[in-house]
Amino acid sequence: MSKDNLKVCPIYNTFDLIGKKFTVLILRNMILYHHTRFNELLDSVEEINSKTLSLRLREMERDGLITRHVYPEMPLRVEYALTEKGKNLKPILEQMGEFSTRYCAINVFRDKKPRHFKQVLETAH
Amino acid sequence: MSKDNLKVCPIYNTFDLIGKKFTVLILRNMILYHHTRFNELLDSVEEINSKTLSLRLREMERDGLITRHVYPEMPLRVEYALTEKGKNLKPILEQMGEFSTRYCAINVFRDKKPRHFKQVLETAH
DNA sequence: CAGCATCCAGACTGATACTG
DNA sequence: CAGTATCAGTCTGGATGCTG
Repeated sequence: MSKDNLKVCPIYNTFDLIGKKFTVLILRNMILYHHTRFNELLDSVEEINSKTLSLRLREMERDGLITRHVYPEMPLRVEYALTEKGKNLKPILEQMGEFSTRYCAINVFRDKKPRHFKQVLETAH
Repeated sequence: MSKDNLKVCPIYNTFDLIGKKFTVLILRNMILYHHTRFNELLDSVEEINSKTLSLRLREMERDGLITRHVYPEMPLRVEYALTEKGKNLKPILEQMGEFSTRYCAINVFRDKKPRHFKQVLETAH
């Protein structure tokens, strides 16, 4: 591959997809905790409000990370699902979790002891 | 580990460190291309200006990701170096690169063909 | 070379209220 | 339940110019 083949830096391209405030938290809850509903995310994503959540979900849909399904019931039900592309962001989230649990233990854990992110996931459900 | 041991979400903690605009690009150039000088970064980080670069470098120093060394020469020489903590962000950058080179090839490459981030690095120097 | 100071424009976010 | 509308405030980033 010649360098000219590169249109945009791959790292920056990824940052464009997940770099806005709350996007990684929404993905965290969808990928790791399998949340699917609007109010479920509204309650579980720290500090987010409905306007911003709505905005982020539409951006993620536009970017092909999630899909939106409406079930015409009463009351209305809407479910958000990860696409294959969205699911493939999981390794990034895992590395982000791993970095903090290993190298920022002082900020992250009360007992200040480093550990693996996997161990946190197993007990945090 | 009990859940109460967790002070803050590890994923969000990492996002706080690298989520601001330009921070991952500065880290990319320091970690992958071994840039160390202010003007070197100013020229190589896409679209950044000196004020923002200065701000980001100070934030990264405050967060323990880099250190700043002043060499009292004429002209003045200042070098920025990664700390061990900063170097440990490399797997996150690699996963971010890998995601785009594999799943966003249409946006990233002129030939639109997916490949591994490692292959891009080998030829992009 | 390696920044800092100032000023400004625009993007982003939040609170509140309302709808089908 | 799942949002949208409006308004206001904050935060960020960018242009320009200056310093040791």
